[in-house]
Formats: sequence, C-alpha cells, structure tokens
Amino acid sequence: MPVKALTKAATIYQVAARAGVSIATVSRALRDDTPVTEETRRRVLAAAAELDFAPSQPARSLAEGRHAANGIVFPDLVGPYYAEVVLGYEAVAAQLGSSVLILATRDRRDVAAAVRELARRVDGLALLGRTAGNDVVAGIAASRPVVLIARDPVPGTDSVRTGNVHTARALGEHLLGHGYRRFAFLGEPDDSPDVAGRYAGFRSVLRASAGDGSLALVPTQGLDLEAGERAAGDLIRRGRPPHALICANDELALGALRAARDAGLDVPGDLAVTGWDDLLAASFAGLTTVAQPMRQLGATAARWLNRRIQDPAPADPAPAARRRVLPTRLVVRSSCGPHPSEVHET
Amino acid sequence: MPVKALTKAATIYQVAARAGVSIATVSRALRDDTPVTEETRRRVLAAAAELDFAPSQPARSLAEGRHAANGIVFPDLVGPYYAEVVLGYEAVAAQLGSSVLILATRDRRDVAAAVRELARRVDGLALLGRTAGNDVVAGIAASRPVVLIARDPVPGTDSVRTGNVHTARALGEHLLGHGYRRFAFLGEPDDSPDVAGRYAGFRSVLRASAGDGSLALVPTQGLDLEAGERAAGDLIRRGRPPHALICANDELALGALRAARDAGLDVPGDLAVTGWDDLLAASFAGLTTVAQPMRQLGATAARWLNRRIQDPAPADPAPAARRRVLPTRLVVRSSCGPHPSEVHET
DNA sequence: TTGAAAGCGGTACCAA
DNA sequence: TTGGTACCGCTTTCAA
Repeated sequence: MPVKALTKAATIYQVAARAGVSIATVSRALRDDTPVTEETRRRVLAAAAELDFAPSQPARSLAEGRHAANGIVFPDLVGPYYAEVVLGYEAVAAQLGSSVLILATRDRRDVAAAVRELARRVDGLALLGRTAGNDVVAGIAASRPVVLIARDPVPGTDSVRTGNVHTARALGEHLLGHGYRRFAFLGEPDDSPDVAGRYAGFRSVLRASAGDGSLALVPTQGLDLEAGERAAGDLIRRGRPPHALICANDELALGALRAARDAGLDVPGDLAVTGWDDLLAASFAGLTTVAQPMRQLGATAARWLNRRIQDPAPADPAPAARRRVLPTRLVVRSSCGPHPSEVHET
Repeated sequence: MPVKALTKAATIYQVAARAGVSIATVSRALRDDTPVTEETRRRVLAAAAELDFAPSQPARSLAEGRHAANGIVFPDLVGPYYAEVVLGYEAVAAQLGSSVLILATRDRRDVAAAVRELARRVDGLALLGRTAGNDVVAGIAASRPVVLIARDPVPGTDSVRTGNVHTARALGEHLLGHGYRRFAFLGEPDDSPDVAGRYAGFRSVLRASAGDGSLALVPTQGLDLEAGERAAGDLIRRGRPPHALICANDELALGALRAARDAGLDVPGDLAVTGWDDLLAASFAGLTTVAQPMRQLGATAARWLNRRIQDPAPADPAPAARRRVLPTRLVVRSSCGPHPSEVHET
C-alpha cells in the first residue's frame, strides 16, 4: 500500500461543487438539524466522503464565536494528584463536547503570559493550585468563565477544593487516641493553602485537647520525596524526635520513612508517620494518609464551566461565585500505630 | 473591588480606530516583525493595552492556515507512565510555540471519531499506545504529521518507543545468574506490543541458555494491580509456583507481591518477582524493575512533529518514516534476590 | 511606512 | 427546501 501524500484538506466549497449545491446547503446537510431533502443530504454526504472532507475548526469557531474547547492549567503532572484531576476534567469536558487544552507551568518562564495565551483559545478555563497570580486570574475571569481548583478563592470566581481542616482534625484525634503527644508537622504552610489548612486543622485539635500536646513546625523546601527525606533526617539527627510526624503530603512522608529507616528508627514504634493524598506508593509503604476525590475535583470544574458558558451570564447582578468543598477520607494504615485496617470517613 | 462584568473581547478594528490607523498597521505593530514607525507602534500598543486587546486565535489560525497547536492521545493518565510522556510532550511543544490538546481514550465510546475530531484542531498529532486503529492513524497521517509513541509502527508514520527485547534479555540473564530456572511470565503479549517484546526478549534468553530453564506464560486480564494479584494468587494456589515471576509491568508485579504476602510466601526467598516501569511504588516495594525514559518519549515526539510541520514535506519522494528506540535501564532491587543496590545500564 | 482589500472556511440570515 | 451573501477577526499582498 503506497503512502498517501499529505493533502491539504478539502473545503466546503469543493464539497458544494461536487454535490452540485451551495455551500449553505452543505453546511446544513452536515449539521443535520436544518431542513434538507433526504436526496440532497445523500448527495452532500457522498461528496464529503469522497473528498474526505472535515470542516475547519478555526473557521467554524470564528463563525460561531466559540472555541468548543476548555483549558486547564496545572503546576505539574508528576504524582497521581494532578493527573487524576486532569483526567476527571477531560472526561467531563469531552462528554460535554469540548476539547481540552493543557498548560503545565512546571518550569516555565512567563506563566502569566502563557495562561493568557491559553485563555485566547478556550471558552473557559480551570486553574489548578497556585499556578497564576490573583491579578492574572481576575484579568482572565473578566472575559471568560474561570474555575479555581484546590486554591484560595478569588472574589467573584468559582472554586472547588477538598477539605483539609476537617480531616486534619480527624487525623489529629486519631493520633491523640494512639497516645502520641509530641508532634511535628512537615511542610511549609506558606507554600500552599492546602498545606496551610492541614497544618491549621491539626493544630486546632491540639489546642482543643487541654494543651497536653506539642506541635513543632518543620518547614520543607518543596513537597517532594527528597525534601521529606532531608527534613526528617535533620529532625532525627537533631535528637529527641517527636512521637509522630505529620507530613503535608505523601511524598514528604515517604521521604520521612526513608530517613527513619536509614536512621534505624522503627515506624511506628519509634516514630509514627502520616501523609496526605493516598498515592499508590502509600499503600505499599503502609502509610496512614488521607484520600481525596481528585477526579471529582476536575469533573466539577468542567461541569461548572460548561454551565457558565451556556448561560447568558447576567452581567450586572454579578452572578454569585460558586464554592464547593469536597470531602476527604482518613485512611489508616500501619505507619501510625498498631491497628491494621480501620478506615474513617469524613 | 467590584467584580468586572464579562466583556466581549476587543477586536483589531477597535484598536485601529482608537489608534487612528488601519487594521493592517495594528496587525503589523503587534507582530513586531514588519516595518512600523516607532511612534505608530507606540500608539497602537497603547490603544491595545487600553482596550485589553488579545487577538482571536481562531481568526488568526484561519488566516495563517495553521493552528499553532498539537495534540496527544493517550489511553489514560493513571500511573506515572502516560503522565510523564504527556509532560515531556507538553514541555517541548510549548517551548516550540504550540499549545497542546489532549484526548484520553479511557472509557470513551467512539475513539476513532474523537481522534479525527482532535485532528481537525491541530497541526500535528501524537498517538500513545494502542489508542486508535491503524486505519484511523493512516487516515489522519494523510493530512497531517503523526508520531506514534510506544506502539507498533505503521508504514510511513514516525514512531518512538522504548526498547523491550534488549533489557528483557538483561533481566533474564540477571535472573539466571541468581540461579532461578523455573520462570513464569505474567501478562498478555497479545494485549500490547510492549508486553509482547518483553515476553519475547525474556524467552529468547532461556532458549539461548542451553535449554535448562522453563518459562510458563500466565495471561492476565489487563495490566493493573488487581489483575496481577488475581493471576499470581491463582498461580500460587495451584501449587508448585515458579522460582521467579516476570511481570509485564510494575502494577502487575505489585499485585503479585500482595498475593505472595497473602499466601505467606517470602519474596524473594520463596518467589522472586520483577516488574517493568519503575513506578514510585516499586521503590518502596523493593521491586526489581526496568526504568524507561518516559519524558523523552514525549519530548521526541513533539520535536519530530514540529520539524514535520515546519518543513514543506515533499509529497512525492515520500519522506522516510523516522524510527527511534530509546534505551531502558534495569533497576535491581531486593525482590529478585539478595544483592541490594546494583544497577545495570542497558 | 501605511492603507485598501482580498482572502482564510465556515455559519446563518434573508429571499426566492 | 435552497441559494446568495454578509459577516466572524485576522494576515498579507498590492498600491499608494
């Protein structure tokens, strides 16, 4: 079979000529809503098929005044967290007839420009985490629907997130139940609202517990495995480690587990460790952690965007921003102490 | 600060009017390549800024005859594998000035239609794994550059993949070196060319080794953790398990580890287990496995597409399809026997 | 250096 | 039910 040469796509004019009708009729026949004789439609479809015709999306977007595409911006895609969110977003967007454009801000120079550029190509936009400044968000939200995911709300903009405080409390109570009293929190609350929420929630439990518990904050450089290993290692070497190490996420916790192992400490005997996210690796490391409905985050964002795009969006009585906090779930494993497979719902 | 109302974007005409020039001049001033007086440019830029002007991408695409966007199709995004590939792709595409559209075929009804639809929106397309039939690929490749990633090559179409046979051999030799003789391969070679390659490579080692080794094929339903757990569990219960279980990927292997643990078998004492992919979880499970340059797969695809799009693409002496096989690396851990941290490059 | 105008490939209104 | 045609918003000759 010979390799077909790259052919430039056929246009609606060629189809019209071939079918012996006007381009208006071709357009109608192809978008089967409008009145067209069965015979005419047949001829048009035949011509289109012969020419392997596919309408130009830019032309269509220009004429229709919509992109039929949504965007999603995320910091990264390593670790299942963002990937799951993106997946949930894509699934719903596709189902609602929109393509999905992605933008990873990872190690990009000018994030603001990139986000604005993306905005020019989509009907609506989801921003995951702290990927762009509030000013950028506000600027974009002025011209098209925006939904914030897992991020501090910006006035007038929709946002979905998962609960941190509530489950952090549940975690704290669980650990107090184990009898631990000296805690350390691994992570930088200033780095992300999620971390801040987790820290705050945990701290509030200790405060409420009649003061018989201490909590040290151990800031980390980032949220990855190496950062956890380093910070936990330092903490351990400094002597007199806490009873329990609350890590802002699973990667930090996995790093902490490594550090503990390297230092010859038994987990949870000498040191209890907990994480957040419930990565696959957490299950194999026996890590007590918190599971989040990540896919639902993305799905909700996509659904909301679709609604905003559909609706006329009344300009003056500015529509109230939607807010939603999805529930998370405490997953108890062995790293926090001896009781195998209890699971708390929150 | 009041919430700004959704405003329809300004057009080039409004900018032109405001700056007191023609739209042609605005266009030139904004794409700074063409000759425009400094004074004129200043006025145009000012007007554009005041109106918060951003050119319409569909209009631009239509006029320029290019989308300035590439697409990537993948089965899923769970597990780091695809995510990494997508990330590598996005990074390079962005750097080369293209936006990225994604399409997850996961549980979609009409994949072929979705892929064709995506093709209408991009200048070039990368297909990851067995996401669309060869006929669909050929059809799309006729009109625009396509690169296949981790998939059997289609005549006339570029493709990048990682090596399977070679490293599978290295793995086989390593295990023979451990003294194992009775092997089982977990996975369905017919499911994917990768699995087929790994199986073939491993088998060839045994064949070459003077026949003193046996290899049973244990087909699985899919490549996920549960499938591995089920298949390995069945195998173990059937009695007389092999010395070593070669799993087609890490998820299967992790499942097998669970099954072994549940059956009270010691790994690697009673049963050695190996995987493929080097997931994060593999490291915590002490799993011997094979690491692949996933990000490079995506990056290479993006780079090739860009080149194809740039070049005139001579139609008649049909340009030869590019092929590349990226090297993989054997990662030896504890699950295959007692020698802690040796690492083979392949 | 600038402006006028012809596309780019569709959609949709208005007549016929 | 169909055709003619005016847009959609931008790029890019061609002249001035």
